[in-house]
Amino acid sequence: DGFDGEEDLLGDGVALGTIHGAKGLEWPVVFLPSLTEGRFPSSRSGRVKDWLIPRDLFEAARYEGSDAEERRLFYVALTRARDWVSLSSHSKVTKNATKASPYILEAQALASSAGLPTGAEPRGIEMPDL
Amino acid sequence: DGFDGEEDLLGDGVALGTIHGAKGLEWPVVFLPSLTEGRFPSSRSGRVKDWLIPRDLFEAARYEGSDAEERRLFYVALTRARDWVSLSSHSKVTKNATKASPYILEAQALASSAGLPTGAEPRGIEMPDL
Amino acid sequence: PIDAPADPALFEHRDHPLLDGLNEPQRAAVTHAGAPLLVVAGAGSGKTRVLTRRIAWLINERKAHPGSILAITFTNKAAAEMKERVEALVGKRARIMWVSTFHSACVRILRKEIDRVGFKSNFSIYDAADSKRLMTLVLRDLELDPKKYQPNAVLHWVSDQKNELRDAEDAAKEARNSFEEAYAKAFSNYQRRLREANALDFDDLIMTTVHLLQAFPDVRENYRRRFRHVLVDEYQDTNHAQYSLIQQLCGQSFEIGTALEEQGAEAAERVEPSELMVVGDADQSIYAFRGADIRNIMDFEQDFPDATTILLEQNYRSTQTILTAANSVIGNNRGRKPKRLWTDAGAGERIVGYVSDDEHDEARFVSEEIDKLTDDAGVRPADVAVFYRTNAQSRVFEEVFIRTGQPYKVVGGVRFYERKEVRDALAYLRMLVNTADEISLRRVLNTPKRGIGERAEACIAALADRDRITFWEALTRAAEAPGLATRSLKNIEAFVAIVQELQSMVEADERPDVILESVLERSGYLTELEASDDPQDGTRVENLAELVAVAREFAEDPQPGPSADPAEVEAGTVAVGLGDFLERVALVAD
Amino acid sequence: PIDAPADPALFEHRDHPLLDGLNEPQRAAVTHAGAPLLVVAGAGSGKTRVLTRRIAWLINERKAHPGSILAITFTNKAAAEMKERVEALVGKRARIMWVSTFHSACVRILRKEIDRVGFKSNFSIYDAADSKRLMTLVLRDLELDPKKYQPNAVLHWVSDQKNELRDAEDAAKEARNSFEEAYAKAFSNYQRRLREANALDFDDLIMTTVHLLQAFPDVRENYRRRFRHVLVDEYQDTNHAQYSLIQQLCGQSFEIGTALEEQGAEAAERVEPSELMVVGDADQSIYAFRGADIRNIMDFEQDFPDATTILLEQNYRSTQTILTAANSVIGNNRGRKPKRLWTDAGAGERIVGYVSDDEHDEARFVSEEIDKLTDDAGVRPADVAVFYRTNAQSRVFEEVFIRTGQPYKVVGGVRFYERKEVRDALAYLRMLVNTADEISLRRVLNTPKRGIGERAEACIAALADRDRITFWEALTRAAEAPGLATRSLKNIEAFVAIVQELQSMVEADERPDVILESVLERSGYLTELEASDDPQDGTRVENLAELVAVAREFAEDPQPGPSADPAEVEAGTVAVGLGDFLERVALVAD
DNA sequence: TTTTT
DNA sequence: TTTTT
DNA sequence: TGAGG
Repeated sequence: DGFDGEEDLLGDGVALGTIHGAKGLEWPVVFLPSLTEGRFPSSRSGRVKDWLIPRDLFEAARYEGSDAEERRLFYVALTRARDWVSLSSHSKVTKNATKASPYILEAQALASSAGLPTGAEPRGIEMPDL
Repeated sequence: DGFDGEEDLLGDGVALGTIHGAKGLEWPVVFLPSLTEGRFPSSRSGRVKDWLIPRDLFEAARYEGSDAEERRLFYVALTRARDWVSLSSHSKVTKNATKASPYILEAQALASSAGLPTGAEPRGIEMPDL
Repeated sequence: PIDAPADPALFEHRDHPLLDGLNEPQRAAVTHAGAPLLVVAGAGSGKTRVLTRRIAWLINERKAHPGSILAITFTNKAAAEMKERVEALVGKRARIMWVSTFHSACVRILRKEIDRVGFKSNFSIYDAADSKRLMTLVLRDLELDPKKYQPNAVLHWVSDQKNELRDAEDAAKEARNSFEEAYAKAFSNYQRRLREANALDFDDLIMTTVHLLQAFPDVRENYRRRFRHVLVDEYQDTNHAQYSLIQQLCGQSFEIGTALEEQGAEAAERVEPSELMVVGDADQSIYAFRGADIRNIMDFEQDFPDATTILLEQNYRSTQTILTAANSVIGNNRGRKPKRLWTDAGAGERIVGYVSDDEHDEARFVSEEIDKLTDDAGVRPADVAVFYRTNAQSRVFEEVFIRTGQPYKVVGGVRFYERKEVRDALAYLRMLVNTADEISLRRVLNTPKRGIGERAEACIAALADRDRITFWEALTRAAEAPGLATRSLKNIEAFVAIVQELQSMVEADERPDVILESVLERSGYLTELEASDDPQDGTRVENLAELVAVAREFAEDPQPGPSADPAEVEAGTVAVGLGDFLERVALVAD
Repeated sequence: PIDAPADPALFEHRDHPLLDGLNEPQRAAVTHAGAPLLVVAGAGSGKTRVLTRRIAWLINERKAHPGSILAITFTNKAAAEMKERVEALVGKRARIMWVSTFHSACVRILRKEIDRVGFKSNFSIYDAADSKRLMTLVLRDLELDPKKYQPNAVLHWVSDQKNELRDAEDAAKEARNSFEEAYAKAFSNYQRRLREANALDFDDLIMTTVHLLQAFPDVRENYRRRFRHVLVDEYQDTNHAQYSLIQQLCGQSFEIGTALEEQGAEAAERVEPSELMVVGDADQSIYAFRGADIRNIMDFEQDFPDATTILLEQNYRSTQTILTAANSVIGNNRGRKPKRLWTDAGAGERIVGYVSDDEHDEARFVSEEIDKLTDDAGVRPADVAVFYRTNAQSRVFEEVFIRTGQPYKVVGGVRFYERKEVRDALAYLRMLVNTADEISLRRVLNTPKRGIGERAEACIAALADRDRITFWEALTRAAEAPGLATRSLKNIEAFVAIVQELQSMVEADERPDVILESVLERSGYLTELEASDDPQDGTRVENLAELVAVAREFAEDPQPGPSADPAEVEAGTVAVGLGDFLERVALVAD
């Protein structure tokens, strides 16, 4: 019953892409990996970039992104899914340990407060109308 | 029950390729198109090529191919199939009419002498162990 | 007014087929009449359905003429889908509607009116790559330090200026230090060279249209009279220029106009404002870095004090579990207007969480999960998507998918029309249609190599400068260029001869595919590629064959360019040619 | 002897698990002992099964030492599959068997013995593209008309000579006119330059091994003593050189030897001939144009008068209908030994015949048939194949499949290691391992552009010529080169410095991936690509990243090159380095 | 770092 | 025109 | 002054 989804245009096979590219589409099953601090939300957002242009030359804040924008991006990603979502992160980046993204923690907290288990072991599911 | 077939290595989707490249492999369903005089058997085979090297310099016949070699190639193509084969040709090449390959005629004649219909209308089939 | 108003029309039309299957706020949005309407459409809330039903409603119930409807989207895909769905509802009449992207709509207007601001109607449209090339030339001319002034950075700044409707003069006036002055100077030179090339970049398409509507009241009133209904999709993604364009077009503006506009408003007879509906979702605004201004949607009710707002919160896509998670994540944003998505489809599956060791483990986890889902739950691979923040993250998934033989498809990446050989071929065509297009002309001048080097190019440029003629005219008069080597002159004359021969084909209205094939043939471009010993050049030859095939398809079923007026197309009064082909290629990414 | 002989062993072993599920002729082939054996294996008759079971039988029942078994195939894929399946039958002992391609087996022998014929053991292996480049240089040196003497044509002729074991001297002796003399001269120069570059082309790998075994009886007897069982797959595809190689290795030769060989046979103690089994099918000989000589299999019984022949006619792949059609088509070939495939699987579906209007109609027909099969008969797309004669025919099917959204996969095409940037990177590595490799060295000398032009290159070449030193040595002594510009000298010295720095990494046994990354970095190759404005160069950067990834994978799990002796590998006595990586890349297409 | 034109 | 190394 | 056109 999707309205603006056109996943079948994408043909056969698992779709890989950026969240920006997924806007407006929908999939029954969505994986959101690398929800790792620094990756997503991007470590660049909210920080002062080493702009080639002096910062006071224009509204730098609007272009450096913000936590709110990153959060909207995550919201867009989540709402692409129809039936099933996986949120995952990893603890090491080659050698340096990373923390999980605040988003995954938040979503887990929320999910559990809504009666859902946290860190549930992945398992096979049944989907009504696939 | 194939022995040297490895079709699943080729992943998902219909396989397209030359007969040479198919040697040693097997598929449940095989299409052999363009069985058109001049295409297959190749019009170049059996003919005297305009060699850059004088013809008498070496055993030209061995390299120009021969009807026997083209026939073997067709044999290799046919024996790639497990359950189902389609032999087809076309009558026009852009503007010039072409005759069907002698192979398609032969195989049809043979098939019919073995109690099989010629020029059968294609239809859906059941395959035992797919 | 946050909830659906109890519109009496709703009761009258309760069983109308166009309202069938819609929920209450959706029906209210479809039937709303009068004041400006903001539909806040949460993800998966049936936004496109509301838009298409409303258009059908306007035509069938409110007897609006299809030609009086303007529906604006951001992508060609969205426009095509909307058009198709409306046509399914109201039939072929829908074809004369303007359903197009911001950029296509502006090109439509500009092709008709741009002569008023000193461009010719066959102007070229420069994409990002063309703009970059031009800016590189400009910065080189200005002898700016290429480390401190990089073309992309300057272009980004210029784009910001244009999105804010500031022209080079405004920017120069506001410059407060040498850095800003240099940027403004580059902006100004860049615009001058665009004008000389009779070309507009993507941002110009919007800005120039707005300036034109502001400066020429008769034009503005003409379009206002024409479009009685304006609908805008993805309103949260509009930038300031697009916001102004909408204001200009529907005459609902309350912003303080420029002196010129005030003047114009007095000079021309005022038309009743058009009906405006915008659809969007502030929570899905993710293009700020491209200039999208979330305030446009946040402040809609201030901009239009009599506005109505309808909230679509019922979701038809996801399970309640997913919506609860999404609501919670977005709920942490401050200053946001409250909205909670809900569904009656039930809780559904639990969200899976997993923390792995490193990226590779994580990719392996994803791959194994997909295997389980496809084996046990009847999920097809095409039902599955993996989304990440940056393109570079695809690699680790591609690796594991290749290893496990899992079919996959990377969405996005280098597009067909961004390939060098395709751009070269298109530059030939553009230069044939618009000889003023210096960027395209200089791009092909020595492509393939034909012995017209940097020095020769500079001599011609100097001649053009001296005699105040275009670069192309200077080429035709190369013999007069001081300092040009005889050998270079010979090569230039040969090039000019080829171009003139090709131009005569364009003038004779040859088919685009035939012209393109001649270009590739006569220019020696194909020959050079075919002689190459780099096997990747084989792909290039194939890409060019593909481009010829696209042109042939176009020639055999000539579709007017996106800017053609649908009404005129239906009437059959437009001639379709190479220009339309180029416009399609410029504005439609495919 | 065309049918399976009533071998008494068969009765003894009737219930042996290694014979389980085999038909009578298959069992006979597995258990056969003694005289040379030809297994004529029709398509789908279980040939690989017979080969693997026989190897297992030799080890388990006949107590052959795995190290005494040599199994030769044409492709790495076939070798890997055979090895894996034998290992499944007899366990890890199988790992020390030689199961390899003709070319890998020869490289193994050559790396140990080639110093006897004046090469160094770190010789480079030139593939088709390298050979072409070298031949181009040779023809240019000889100042032959490039229209009449095209590199590919000459190379094809040279390849024929080598496949017939004729060296340049033989060819020169047999030349009877100026044309033949020119070819022979090119052959001779080509070989001389290969030797100077310490390089062998693909055909040399076989020919040189045969010549070496012929010339050095002690070497020959050493390998004969080692390999007591020789098995050859796809025997119908062997060329004359490969045929001779087998004869040399198993000592079954009845052909008239050269004077040298006769001498050697007397000089060294004769070893009992090895057991030989060849498997093939004359009806599947389709590589004559590459030198494959069908007579090798046709005349097997003449070549080995005591030979046994076993015919595998039962087919386990196709329906009887398909087999009947196949039998009838091949039955028309004259001079062919009779063979009729049969199956007990039943007649199966009828063959579909269809004649369409043109190619596009035919492709549409195929596409529609596939739709029907997948919709109605539970066929998966991956179960379907479309085969044609020439690669160009793929286009029409790709078009229709793209249009209908039918997923497909073109098998074959430009391979990873044929890409220019990959070959450039590998040329750097090869030149580091083997500085004599002039082709690789000259390939990278000015790649990326570093101001060492044709003229400078010629000066260095002249110096090398004059002082009879290698090109690399001449580069290090560039200061002595007459006529070399100062600027060129400076650039050459910078290049030499970089190469020497990289060489020290190789000598220090750095990991291949680290060396490769340094090469890309220090050479400026990556920088050049990254600075390019052609978006396709992005793909090139990615391909190089992919190559680095391959090298890293290799470094983290170092596999000795295909030429490493499995026995020594098991014993852990081989050091794995950059050379192994290059060898793998040269001999394994992947 | 994300890129609907 | 086909291309296992 | 020599490499590249």
